Amino acid sequence: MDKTFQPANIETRWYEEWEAKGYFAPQGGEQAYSIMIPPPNVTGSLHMGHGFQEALMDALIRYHRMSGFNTLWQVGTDHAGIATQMLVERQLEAKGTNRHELGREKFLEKVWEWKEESGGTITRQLRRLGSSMDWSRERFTMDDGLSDAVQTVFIQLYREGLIYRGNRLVNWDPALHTAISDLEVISEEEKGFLWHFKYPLSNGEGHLTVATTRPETMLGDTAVAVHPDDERYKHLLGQTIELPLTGRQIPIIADDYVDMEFGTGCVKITPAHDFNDYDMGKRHDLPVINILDDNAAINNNAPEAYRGMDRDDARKQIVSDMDKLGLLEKVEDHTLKVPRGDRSGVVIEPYLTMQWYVDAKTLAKPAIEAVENGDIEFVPKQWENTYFSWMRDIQDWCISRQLWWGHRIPAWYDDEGNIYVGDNEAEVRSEHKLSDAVTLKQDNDVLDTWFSSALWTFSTLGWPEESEDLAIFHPSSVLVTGFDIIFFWVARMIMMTLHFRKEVPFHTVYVHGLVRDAEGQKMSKSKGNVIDPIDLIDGIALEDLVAKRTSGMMQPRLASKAEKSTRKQFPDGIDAYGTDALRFTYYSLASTGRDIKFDLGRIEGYKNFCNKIWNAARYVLMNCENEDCGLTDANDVDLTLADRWIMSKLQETKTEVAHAVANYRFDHASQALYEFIWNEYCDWYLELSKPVLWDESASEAAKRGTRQTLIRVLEECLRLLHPFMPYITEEIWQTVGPLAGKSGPTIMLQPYPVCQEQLIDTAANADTTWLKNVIIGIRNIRGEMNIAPGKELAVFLKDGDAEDKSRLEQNEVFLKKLAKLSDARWLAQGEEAPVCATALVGKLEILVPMADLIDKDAELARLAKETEKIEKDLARIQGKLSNPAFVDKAPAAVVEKEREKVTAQQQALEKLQDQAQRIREM
RNA sequence: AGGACUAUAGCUCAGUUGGUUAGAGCGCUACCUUGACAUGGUAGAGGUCCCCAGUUCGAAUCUGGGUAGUCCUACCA
Repeated sequence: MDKTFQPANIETRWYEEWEAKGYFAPQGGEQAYSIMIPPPNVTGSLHMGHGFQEALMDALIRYHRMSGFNTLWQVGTDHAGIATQMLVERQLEAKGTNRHELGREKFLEKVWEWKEESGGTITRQLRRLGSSMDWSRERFTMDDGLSDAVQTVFIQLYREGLIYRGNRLVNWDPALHTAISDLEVISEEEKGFLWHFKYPLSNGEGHLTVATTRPETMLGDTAVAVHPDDERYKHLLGQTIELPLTGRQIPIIADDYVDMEFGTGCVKITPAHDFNDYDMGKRHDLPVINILDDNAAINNNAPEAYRGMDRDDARKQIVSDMDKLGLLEKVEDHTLKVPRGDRSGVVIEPYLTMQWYVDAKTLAKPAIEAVENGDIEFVPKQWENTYFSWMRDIQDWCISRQLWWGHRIPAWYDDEGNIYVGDNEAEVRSEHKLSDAVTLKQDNDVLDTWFSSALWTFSTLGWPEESEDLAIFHPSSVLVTGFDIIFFWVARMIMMTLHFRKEVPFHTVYVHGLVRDAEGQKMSKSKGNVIDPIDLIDGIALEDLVAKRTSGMMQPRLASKAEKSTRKQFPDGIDAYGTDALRFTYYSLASTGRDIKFDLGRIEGYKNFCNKIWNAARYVLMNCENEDCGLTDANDVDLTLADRWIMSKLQETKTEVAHAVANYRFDHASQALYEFIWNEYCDWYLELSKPVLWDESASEAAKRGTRQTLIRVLEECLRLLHPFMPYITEEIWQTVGPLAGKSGPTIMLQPYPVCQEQLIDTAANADTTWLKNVIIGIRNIRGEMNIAPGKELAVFLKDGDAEDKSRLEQNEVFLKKLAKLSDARWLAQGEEAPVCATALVGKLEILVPMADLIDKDAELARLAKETEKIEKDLARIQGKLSNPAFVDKAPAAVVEKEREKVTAQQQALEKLQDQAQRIREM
């Protein structure tokens, strides 16, 4: 074995072997356990957030696989309609062409080509992370099978009246030329202006002043509204306004939507370009005048002067024209929420178009009930509220997208505008008995990507066929996801699955936090602060990282900012930490919080942990290989206190890990393992094994016992750790497993350790605590008194009880070795010890003679520090006990405990004071 | 505007049903190349548990109010 752990040498090798041997496939077993991967964008790449999520799922999967479940991790990707189409369009643009020149069919070929070309990135990354998904079942949302599912669902929902077509205002992305759903619109505050326009009354008797943030929409105004109770304007109701620049006469109407307090209390109403105005328009039967085209330029419904102008130019022109007419009253600075497309980043227009909708309200009802009645449970629980609040006020879902990349809507239209929905044109014709003379045209649009991913849990398993996989693995066990897609995906999956399967898609939704950078910023490509998990595994030089982060950035200003912060945050680039360290870091950060700040210090620490494990294994192998480890009954085996204690601690650790995993507290699981392996097994047990193994006089049976314990505990630790650190555990287990009497080709398929109650040994725990405290007491004196670590000490023991005596007797070897003692002798009755430094363990006094190594002042200072601590504690406890209310009302056990503390602390205090006195008298 | 979450050591974070001497890792200080590991060992320093009030014998923990920050939903032209 190498002296240090070198992850790069082993990771790929093991992954290839696991995959080749088919270990990732379900292995049978009575109970099924399945997780459906949230499908990443097929042409994208994994970032730290994905890495985190995959690590969590893999831990669950490996844990349950080892625990004997019939375990399936369903893998796959989605086609990410808008994102992918945008990317390919950009590529075409670079070549000086576009999709319209290419035509639909050719364009789609290009997209498929791009998918083939870039699709490997994600799967490569998943493999590097050690994710044990069943690759033989990989699915893609645009596969034939999944496309069938999409089509079946669409047709059935249409026939049930749960999908309909409607002409309404949608969120229109003028750059991508498609409608998008409410969820794909991000509204953020931006600085803008509030323009105040005078709208003259038609009768020439003055004007009303309206305020607007979007002057260009005035061309589509069809009314001015005031509040019905507004005394200022009551007399004007029913009159009309002469809308400037258009010459149109529009009414003054009353509607209590208007806020009297805001601005002048008069609102211009543009039903075609504002959601609220649209509703108001319906209430008042106002005409709807659309003044924009698909590009959000002014169309022919507007006065000629503005036609063809881009919306921004039109805005400037209108403001200037109004000003010239003397109708611009004032302009104020104003911050407003600007809706932008989450993909394109351009300002979204409310725009009147014909689109397809899902009746979400109907589907939501059972989906709400499923969470209310506990069929689906969110972890942490509070996310259920987020889910409810959205579901109870859900809007119909616009599912058509004016794109080419996606599932084409299976609807045909004849020349009269009749709609025929069916599997294909031929079927539609025969079903509706349409003659060949009728021309049919298929809908040009495709479905929202989320429409297909909403079917993910069952479409991946073969639906609409009633496959055996469906019967076994559906509903899935748990969905692991971020809270940012509860609405996008989780809710829609629940709705669709309940409707089509009459069962839930998963029993539990485990909602994890979002990974942020060290400054708490959300990681995003546009900010240039993303980290590719592979770069943490393999490491990356600073210059490469800077290049990676700034390449392809649209705004040079942001690029230089990204470069600056990258250089500051990673002055030396990123070290190679290996997959296991990265994964363990993820687990340690997976608490219930919403934000996870990724700190390099943590991963560094866990890299060291890997090395610690590696070296512990080296030590164990050095001592156990080619030795009798007591695995057969042939020879007697004696177990020392240390052996019994570490086995007992191991059982406690198993319980802790199981409990933590059951509650999705991976931070607790990882901490329990770290704590046990480093602070108990390495720091204490390995040290305690040395006196036995290296002591000539120790019995063979005792040595066998120690070797047996060394190897067994290590082997169990490896299995316990495997779901979290797959590579290092497999590598070491290959040698350690057989030595511990285990056989099998891989640790992956070994049983996960469970607590063996009979090995919990409270007496051994107590004895070991005592032993540790004695050793720590002596070490403390060494440290504080600056006694060289190598110098052997002869100590005296005083005042102990029978238990102290027997404990010392049984553990003298351990004590001498770990505290570096040449001797430990009880003071005889009445025997005066020389002047000593003192450590207390309960009533037992440990005396380190000060002769010739003394620093009188140092010891006095040390005693003073101890004394002060105890005095403070004592004062606190005595205060409590002198309070009659406490003594009366607190449980007797609590009071008793406090009393015992007082006694113990008083005794300790006396001893320390005695000690100080003696030293002062020296 | 409504709602949620967060506030604990210099940093990143744990802290179960109220009773601990409030913990871990990193960082820091001192000492140590002892036969698994210097990616290490030993010892140590470091906290007004955001503030105020309340409940209680007892509050980091429960209640109310406040401050700061983050996020979600809705939206005022």
